[in-house]
Amino acid sequence: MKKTVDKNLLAMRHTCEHILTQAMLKLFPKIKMAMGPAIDNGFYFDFDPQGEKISEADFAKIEAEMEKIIRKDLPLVKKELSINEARKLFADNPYKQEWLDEIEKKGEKATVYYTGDEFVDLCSGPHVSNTGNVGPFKLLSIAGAYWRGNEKNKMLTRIYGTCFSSKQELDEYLWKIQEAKKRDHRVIGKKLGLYLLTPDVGAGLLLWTPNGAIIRRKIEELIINEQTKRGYQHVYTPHIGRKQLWQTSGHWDLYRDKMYSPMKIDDEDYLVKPMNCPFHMMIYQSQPRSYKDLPIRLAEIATVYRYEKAGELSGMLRVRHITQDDAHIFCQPKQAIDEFIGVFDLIVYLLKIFKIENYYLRLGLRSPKEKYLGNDNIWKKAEGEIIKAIKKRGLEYIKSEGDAAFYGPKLDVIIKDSLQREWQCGTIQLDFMLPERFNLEYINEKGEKERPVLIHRAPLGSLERWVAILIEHFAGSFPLWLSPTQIMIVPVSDRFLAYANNILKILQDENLRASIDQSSETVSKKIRKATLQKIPYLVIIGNKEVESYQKDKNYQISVRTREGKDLDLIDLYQFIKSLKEQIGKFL
RNA sequence: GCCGAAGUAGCUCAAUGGUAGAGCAUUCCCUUCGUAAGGGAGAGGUUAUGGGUUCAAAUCCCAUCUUCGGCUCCA
Repeated sequence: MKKTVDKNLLAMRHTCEHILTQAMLKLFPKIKMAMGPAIDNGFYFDFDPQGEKISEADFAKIEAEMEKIIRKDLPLVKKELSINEARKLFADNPYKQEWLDEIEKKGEKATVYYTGDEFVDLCSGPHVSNTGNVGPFKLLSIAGAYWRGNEKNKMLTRIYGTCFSSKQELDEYLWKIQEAKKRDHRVIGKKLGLYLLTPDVGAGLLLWTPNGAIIRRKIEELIINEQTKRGYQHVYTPHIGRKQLWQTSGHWDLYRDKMYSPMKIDDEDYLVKPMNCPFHMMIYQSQPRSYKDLPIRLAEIATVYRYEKAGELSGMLRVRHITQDDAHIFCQPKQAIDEFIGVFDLIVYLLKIFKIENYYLRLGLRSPKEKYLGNDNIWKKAEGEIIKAIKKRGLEYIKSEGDAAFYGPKLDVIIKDSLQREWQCGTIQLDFMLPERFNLEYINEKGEKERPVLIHRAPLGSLERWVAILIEHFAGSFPLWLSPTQIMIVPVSDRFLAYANNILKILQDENLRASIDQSSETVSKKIRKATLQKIPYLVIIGNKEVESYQKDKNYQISVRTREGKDLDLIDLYQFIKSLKEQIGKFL
């Protein structure tokens, strides 16, 4: 959930950014400063390098220059200027002139902050009183960023840094970044053998390796079972279809930059699907529908293909084919709200199962400026009811005006990854457009034709992204039901292999995912290996276990958890029972 | 796509213009071990790909591919 950062900390970071700018101008006088705010974890500074080559190798030099400014303990002094005075002050800086245009438009005065008499920047503050009050800082990274966040504008250079009140806090933060990198799904995914990305296949094209495939399959089973209980019907549809389908849906006109080029089959253009909607429309349309049949909920765990820009690809979090836990709900207009809430409840239910608590909801609403389909009443009612539902469950959300789809309001689940980057996962979208375009109908109580309302929804979003989020969330230590290998059997020596195989057979017959470490290694080594693989349970088989079996024909085993906890000699069937209780409905 | 950085054995990394190397993993041998690394030997590389500079290139230059950090965009 959103945290508010302490005001003093923000002021200090903002001042630190001014110090960075001042140092940069001293070292690289040619650059033109653009802007730089304090942010949640630090600050950044954007500038136009004007041909100057600056890289992380320069950080030490820049930091040393910043230290000098801090040591001088210069006062920060706020001054109000008229627009004209400010224009003169920043006469050679086009970026500041553009800011001043904005300020002028709003009819406000320009405020500037002087750092002693050495530096001045257009800025509304706040700042700390003196540069000497700025705590320990560190420059972190350098990157490109578009001027004012618009990709049509010039690409500027951005330097990220951070600053804290004490050395201890700074070190803790830097340590946290290092720790977070160990949780990265790309690091853990490689160690645990969950997926493969290789240039031989192509950028953004992901191969699910056996361990990853188990996790995905268990999630698919969960979703299908849960949806079946909630009245969904599951379908399968092809990966390609005639182009005209997406012309009808409007995607060919509005979404083409995300779609792959058409292919010719028997002289006809076909597309690889970027979404499943048209296929589900066809199924709905294939027979007359009565109001008594509605809602009809057509679901499919389906892979769709979308062109993502090369620089946007990122492990499993952003790929070029995504497997959505997709469904389309066709309902009467008066059922739309209940259906929306039903989906919302499903999402909350699933998030709880995965123990994901660190998320927020983004409600995409209309903005007054843009055009939308559908009538005003259903929009207003939908928005109101959605908000009520969220509040009823005590969840935080942010309203985002203008983030609605043009065919209806939507609710997205936003989750942060280990590196604090935000990713859109689940989504619910109300749609008044596609039923129109595909001419969908049902017969109402009076025998008249009526238009159904459509809800598009994917509670997890995509399985690729979802598994990435889970890997980082659990740091690879998946709950028992998701663990690729649930039990590793460790024979104390080769002599116990036969007995270990008996145990293996029993566990496998009980649908548990177990295997035996057959290597001629020491017990310690085998335990270490399995623990690093995050296997939840280790079953140790040695003389003790075999002897107890020979005595009374009861299988006894020693169990160790991946957390390092030893359990005493226990009965095998009791162990199986407790595992099955843990796994419960996920078996 | 844009700005910047990088690509060496399956993995993590070394080698700054002069014979490509280590640890882990893998294979074989010895060991047969009781709760986080037993010992030894072997195998493994056209240094991402293609071109160029040079007596000589992993190393310098160019192009392409891929990856990483951002920006933009998104499930």
